[in-house]
Amino acid sequence: MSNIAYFPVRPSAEDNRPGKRERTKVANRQAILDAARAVFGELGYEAATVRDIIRRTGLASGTFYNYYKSKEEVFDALADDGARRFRPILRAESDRAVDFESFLRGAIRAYFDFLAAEHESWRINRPAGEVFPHARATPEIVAVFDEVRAAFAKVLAHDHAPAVDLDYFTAACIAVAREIGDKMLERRPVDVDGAADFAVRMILGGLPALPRP
Amino acid sequence: MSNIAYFPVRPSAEDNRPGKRERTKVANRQAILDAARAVFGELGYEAATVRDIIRRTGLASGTFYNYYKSKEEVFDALADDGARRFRPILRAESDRAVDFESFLRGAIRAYFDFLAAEHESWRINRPAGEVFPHARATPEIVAVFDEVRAAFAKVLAHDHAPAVDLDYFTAACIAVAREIGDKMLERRPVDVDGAADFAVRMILGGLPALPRP
DNA sequence: TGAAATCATGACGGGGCGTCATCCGCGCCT
DNA sequence: AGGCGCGGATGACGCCCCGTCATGATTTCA
Repeated sequence: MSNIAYFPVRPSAEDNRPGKRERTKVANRQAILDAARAVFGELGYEAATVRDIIRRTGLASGTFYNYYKSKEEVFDALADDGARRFRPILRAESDRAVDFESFLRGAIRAYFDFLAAEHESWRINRPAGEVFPHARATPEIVAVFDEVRAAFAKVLAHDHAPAVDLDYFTAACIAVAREIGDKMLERRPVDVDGAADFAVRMILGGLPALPRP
Repeated sequence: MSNIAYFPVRPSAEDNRPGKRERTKVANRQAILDAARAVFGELGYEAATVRDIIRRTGLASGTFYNYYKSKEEVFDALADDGARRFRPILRAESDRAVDFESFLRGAIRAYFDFLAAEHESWRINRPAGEVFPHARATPEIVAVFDEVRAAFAKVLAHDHAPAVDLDYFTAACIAVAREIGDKMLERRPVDVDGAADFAVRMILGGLPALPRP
């Protein structure tokens, strides 16, 4: 049995979980992410300190740096995580959509629902005037933008709609969605339907008026 | 002549400039602002350090803190300065405008011109992915937003346009202007006319489609 | 079981932060 | 003119955060 790959003996015979090294690694990474989310939520990004995050995990300072290089990097990981969870939702809307209107309505609705759901875990006690997750251009967030543009292109072509400046148009749509989404979260009660309706109508009305390059 | 207010003798008899104390005060404040602009331009906001700014002024560290409490506060002062310079331009557009379209076109054109002009003094060598002046809600910037909303209200009423959700609408318009403005600056050559046309048409088209509360 | 790989640990040097006791020179009075 | 008082410039200081690295503990694997 010398040429057979070796696996360590585990308490249970069928236990083929990864080894302990691997498990503590993911546990640590997760602990850091959780601590960071809590700290950013309580102190805000600017005020938060790598040490604050480290203290909350109970790990040694050196350990933190085995996983992330800086506060910025943890934050990006958190933002990336959000974008990664949103991406399949957006993809589903793109696949289902047959025309621009249905796609736009579905995507914005999905985004606002997502925002409202995430709201609780982020807006806790956050200092005013701060810039947050959406603002950074992490790889995963860039991917979401690209996907939106691609979906726009696909769906507009399907509609036989005249060409527009896709970069400007995508940027403008995302800007509207972000801003209306933010304002929506500040109102009580939070009215996802109303906000989505507003954003969709504004974009839908604007589209046919756009200059044709 | 005992009850006559005393003024120190100046080299020239008609020299009624403020005293040296006052002059060095404004000079220091200005020096800090200039140094900060340069440092933020070179290093970006995140990487910049209060010490970097101090070093560039040649002042002592304690002196800096006689004028501003933190890096954030200098930055806000810079942002406020921009907003303060833009405000009269916006005001002029508002006064001149007779309907929504003319106001919107004038205001966006003015904003984009302003952006392009400021571009040089800000974008120098700035690290990618950073959030900048527009993002912070300084008093003067908030005032600009309020002014935009007020102008919208005035001009829409003048048009006998049906009521809209002014907060959402203002926010959406500013978001579009910001985003298109940003994208405009990234293109070569910078095409203010094209960008302004795009933004204006998009908003103008969207307006009549909006839900009426 | 023992050697090697892996990784958590926390002390450390470096440096930025904001303060404060000190001192200087301008403004003001006689 | 001469001197005094005070606004404000100064920079050393103590504090804390930063990122690193030599060390040691634990896991992996033959």
